[in-house]
Amino acid sequence: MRRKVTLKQIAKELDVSISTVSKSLRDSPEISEDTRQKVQAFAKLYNYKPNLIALSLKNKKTKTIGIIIPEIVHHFFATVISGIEHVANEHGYNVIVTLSDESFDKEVINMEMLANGTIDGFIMSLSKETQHKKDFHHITEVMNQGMPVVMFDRVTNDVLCDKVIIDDNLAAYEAVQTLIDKGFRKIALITTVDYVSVGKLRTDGYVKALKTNSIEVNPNLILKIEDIDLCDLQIEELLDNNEVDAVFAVNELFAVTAIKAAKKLGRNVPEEISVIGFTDGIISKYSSPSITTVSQNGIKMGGKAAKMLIERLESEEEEEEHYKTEVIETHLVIRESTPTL
Amino acid sequence: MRRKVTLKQIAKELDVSISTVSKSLRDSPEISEDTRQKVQAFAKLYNYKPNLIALSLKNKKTKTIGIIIPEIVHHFFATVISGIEHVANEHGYNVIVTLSDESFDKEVINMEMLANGTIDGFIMSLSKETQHKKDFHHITEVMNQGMPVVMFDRVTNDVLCDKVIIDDNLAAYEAVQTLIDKGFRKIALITTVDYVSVGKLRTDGYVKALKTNSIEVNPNLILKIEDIDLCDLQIEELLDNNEVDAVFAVNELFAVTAIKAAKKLGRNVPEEISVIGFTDGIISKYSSPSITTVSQNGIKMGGKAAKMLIERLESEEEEEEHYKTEVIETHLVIRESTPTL
DNA sequence: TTTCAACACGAAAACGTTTTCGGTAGGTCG
DNA sequence: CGACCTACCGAAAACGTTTTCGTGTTGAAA
Repeated sequence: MRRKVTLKQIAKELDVSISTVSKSLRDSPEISEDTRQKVQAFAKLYNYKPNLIALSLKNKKTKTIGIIIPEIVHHFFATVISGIEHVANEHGYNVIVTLSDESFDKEVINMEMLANGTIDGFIMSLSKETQHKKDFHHITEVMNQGMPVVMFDRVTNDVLCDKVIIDDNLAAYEAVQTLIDKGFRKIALITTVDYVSVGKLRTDGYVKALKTNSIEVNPNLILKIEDIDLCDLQIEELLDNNEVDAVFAVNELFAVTAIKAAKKLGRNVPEEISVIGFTDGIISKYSSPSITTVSQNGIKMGGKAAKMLIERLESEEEEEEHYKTEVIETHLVIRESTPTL
Repeated sequence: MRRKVTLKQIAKELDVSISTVSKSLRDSPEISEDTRQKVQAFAKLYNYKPNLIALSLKNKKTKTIGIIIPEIVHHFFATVISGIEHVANEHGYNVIVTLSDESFDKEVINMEMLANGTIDGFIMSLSKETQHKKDFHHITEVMNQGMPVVMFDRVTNDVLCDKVIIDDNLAAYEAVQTLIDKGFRKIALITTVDYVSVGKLRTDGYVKALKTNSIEVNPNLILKIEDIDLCDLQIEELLDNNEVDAVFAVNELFAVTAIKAAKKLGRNVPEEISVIGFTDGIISKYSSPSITTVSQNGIKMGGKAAKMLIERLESEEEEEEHYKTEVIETHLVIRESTPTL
């Protein structure tokens, strides 16, 4: 077993000083051509690679980005990570991923765990519980220590930092408007409880679209789902007890579940009920009928977040206090769950 | 902005030595009750947390696990990461995730990037290109430096290390046997090219099941897909040109695509064609008809891999050369794409 | 021959910890 | 009163780098 070789060992072996070795490897002009070549040859032979931990300690930079997300077995979050990882990699950064499991405590613990030197900055999306409690002290704390934070998707106005979002309100508005344009009036909404920021915004967009078109907002057609495990029954009940000609769902799961419920009730999609979902993931693409949906480009979102974070990390001047919020554009992907004309 | 406080600063402030501060915080009996309390109070006030990078350098342990996978926007790999992350977290480890994008070069680069002190060990699944090239020098190299590696799912016999797999051969065999038991004889196989290890094993299982039941293996019914983007056409062609009463697909995507193709050709699933897939992911669950599939528990697989790696990391004795291969059990999840009786 | 620059290299500090080894003060015992 | 023990604390090394500064040698110019 050939352990990793250090500068000290090379120095000893070649009977020169550590500084000479270091300088030789960095092509310093202080070192004579002779010794430089000698050292470099030796280093190559023994496959010397500088120890990154030592460098991190010295430079006070780890070239590592910490990610905190609610879950990873989730198409959208996976695409975001993918986007972050690729941009990070291009800039020589690694990403360390932690999961909050939608729990406030885990979010705090993970944050503190990473904040002690392991990473240079955070990219995160808030857990449901955090959004519910509205407790962001852990975030402001690390920011106070000079560690930049970029939030994406599930953000909050209570923390000043860089953010990457989509215009959830507008996207929902446009999706519902599309349904209205096709002549539907009895449009149901399947959404989350209000403390989930994006759920609330999409709900607002739905309401706005109806109001703009002078359609009465019927509370019976709005279903706010708390517990995902029960969503199939609730959705079925919604469709069974109400005349509904279209459904707008704030995520893929609700959309596909609505389709399943409609089928069960003997209502064809899209002939009798149209469905539009949110987030262009695997389900929308491969369910049958495939689902018309608001595409939310996670790759782009993650990439943008990584870019913003890295720019802030590498701008020497600590130009605080003019944080940006980037809005990623969305568009409607038309598929089989809505009528073509 | 309150920067992070160090031992040195506390020492200076309290006019004691660094060692005294360190010992006080670790409740060393060498320190008097008085100073210990004083130091601890001060540390708490200023929210002192030891710098993990410094500790890593000193201890030569980073408490971080490196993961290298082909892609992350993939249900199975996401579940594996989830499994790893949770077990790792329980043991005080972080995970750093890198993606090879199925590229040999990226796999090598990522590995070398992490091998220089950033992590204590690897958990990885081979990229397609690596499996094709059969070049594993990057892996043996880090292992030679004393860094443990655990492989999962896409493994190779050419490297001796801990592994976590499912019995792909047996699982495929049992799935096909199930189809045979239901009376099907014209069973098509949709698989990957042979250099993908799991694809090959599943193909072998298919063949074995047919042979065991004295059913002739018809090459026309075996489709090996190289380019995923073209799989829909190829599958459609397969079903169109052959009498097929059942399909066994080695992943979800092929399974759902087969169902779509069957529908397009006017053949009902499961009435006219049965389909069994592999990997119990989102697609299988939510497509309609939902897909009968071989469940491959990624959470368990990741958890097991993490456990094996951590055990090896924390066993003082470097008990090399008796590597284990753990086999995670699979089972068939019966859904709508196969007839009930 | 003296002086001074250029050249080549080494010593040491710094990053933040932990830990070993001494050392000093006070007290106890003979 | 001297020897020794105990309680308490500090100096320093170590982990592996980079970098600043100092130093010695050489050659050429004066």
